[in-house]
Amino acid sequence: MEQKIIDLLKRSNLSITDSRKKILESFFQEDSALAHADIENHVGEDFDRVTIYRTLQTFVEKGIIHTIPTPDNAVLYALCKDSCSAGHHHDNHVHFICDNCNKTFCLEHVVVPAVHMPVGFAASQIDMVVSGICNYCNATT
Amino acid sequence: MEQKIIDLLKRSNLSITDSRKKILESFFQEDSALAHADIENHVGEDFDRVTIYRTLQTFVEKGIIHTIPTPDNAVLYALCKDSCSAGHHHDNHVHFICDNCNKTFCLEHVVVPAVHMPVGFAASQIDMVVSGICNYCNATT
DNA sequence: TACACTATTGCAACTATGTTGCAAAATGTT
DNA sequence: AACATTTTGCAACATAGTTGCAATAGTGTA
Repeated sequence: MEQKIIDLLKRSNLSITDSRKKILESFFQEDSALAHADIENHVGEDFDRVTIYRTLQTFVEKGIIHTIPTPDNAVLYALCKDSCSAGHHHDNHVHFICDNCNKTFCLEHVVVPAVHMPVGFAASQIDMVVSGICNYCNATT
Repeated sequence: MEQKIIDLLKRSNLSITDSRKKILESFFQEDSALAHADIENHVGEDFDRVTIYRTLQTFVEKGIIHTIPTPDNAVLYALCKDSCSAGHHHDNHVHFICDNCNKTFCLEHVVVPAVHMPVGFAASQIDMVVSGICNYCNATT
């Protein structure tokens, strides 16, 4: 784990700091997307609020994490797959928000379907967010 | 215009107040979606910030407007079509954000396409937000 | 390992955004 | 017009996010 995180930071040309290691750790421990508040709860005792904001910004810029738009307009972050490079995210997968457990997942294998645009409109990016009940919640009820 | 707005408010079982009329007017004047800040600029001199928040909440509850999730997590509101009833929005159309003029439009005639969910996941709502260049900007450049 | 250079962090202060309780004013009803 | 009910504005608060700057930690080099 420790080594995996250090490698990822080095690959992204980022210096290895305690806050970056700890915050990345949170993402690897959770399989779902995290809000700023989640991270603050996780590592907030050790680091300043501002540091967390700046670290997340840096990670987004470097293509380590990506943001997820949600219907209730909370900012969520999730790990990018290796195919993401700095400044160029390939997160063209569908995001899923569970109405029951409230967790948000990247459905890595579900690609956003094409849509036919009206004349005059040129699409460059498509975000698709599905909500409903996730597989964990469906299995346990 | 005045009469159209009054009818809409009556139909929604809302009392006719100056703030509601003025805020609805903003929506009818603009063909694109509005952020809270836009509305505040438009009618802010006449009404309190809090009143605008509460009026927008009321309109959403009554199915007069709906919120649009955006990739940068700003809250946008747009008029619902007549088919929307209180508490039950039929906004299953695609939303478009122009990277040039930054306006957001409801593509009323573009229906969100179906996606195949992985086993265990049950979808109840799908939001699709497309960004790119809108027809106005494409036409004038 | 020590040094110097650069990047990162924490603090304080600030802006923006959104919410709540309550008294005053406006609306709808009779 | 008078009453009951909503709605509004104010004040105060809560949360989210940003900026400048001095102190600290990390990195590359000798």
